[in-house]
Amino acid sequence: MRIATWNVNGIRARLEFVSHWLRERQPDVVGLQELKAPDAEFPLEEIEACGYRVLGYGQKSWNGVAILTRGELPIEELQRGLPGQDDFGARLLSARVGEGGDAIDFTTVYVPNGKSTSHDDFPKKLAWYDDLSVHLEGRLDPTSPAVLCGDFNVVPTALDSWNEASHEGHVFHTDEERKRVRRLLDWGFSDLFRDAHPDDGAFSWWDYRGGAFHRKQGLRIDFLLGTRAVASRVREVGIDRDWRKKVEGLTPSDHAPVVADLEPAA
DNA sequence: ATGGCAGAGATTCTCTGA
Repeated sequence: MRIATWNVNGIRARLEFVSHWLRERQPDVVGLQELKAPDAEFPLEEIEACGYRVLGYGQKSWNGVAILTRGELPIEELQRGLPGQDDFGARLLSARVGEGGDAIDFTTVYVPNGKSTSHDDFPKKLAWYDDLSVHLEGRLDPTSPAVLCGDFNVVPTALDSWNEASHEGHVFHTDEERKRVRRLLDWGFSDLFRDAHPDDGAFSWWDYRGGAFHRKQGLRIDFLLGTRAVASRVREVGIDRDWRKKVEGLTPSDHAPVVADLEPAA
């Protein structure tokens, strides 16, 4: 089973690009973030034509998340929105994907950006993280198969930033934010990419401006987290860096997909 | 210190992103 997460930066603007990727990479379960479209404007027929079922949670202009499953893989909504955090927009969606012993509790999130450490949104971002942990710890069991993926808007360690020295203590690079990611890991999630590649300074986001991608000026802020029942099945995990480049003249997202291949459940 | 790209949405600009 192939699982993936991708901040697409606008599902309508990225439709053709995303369709190419789905057809070429054929992931079985995908968490998408930053749809930037209300549910009625989601290009449902086009994504279904790529061979996917769609569970979407969007809103006007910003935010928005979705979970796609390939072919006949069942998908059933479990949670729409992070309880108590409605004011921050459509940023969390959970579904049970697969069936029987193969089912996975799959959650995708688009964590608030925070803007800067002095901005009002920064403490609100930390509170959003606290509510996320409270919610998941209440709903999930660390011994059962679960995935938490998405755009976490935090650089967990110095290795995940192109320039920790100049950004340390600034937004994405603070101890307060890193403590929130640590809580998720301490509860029972593993960072699938980092576990497989402990020393690889790889990124999942590059600024559109100033040729950041080609200058290798990026951040690793998009993660596939899995409980032990998922992490123990990982065969291969990587970042689809080539999909941050133009494809057939189409503009890419500023994020690359993160993809993991899992062995069949025992 | 600033802008640099890109998308969306209400009007040729603002806001947000990270």
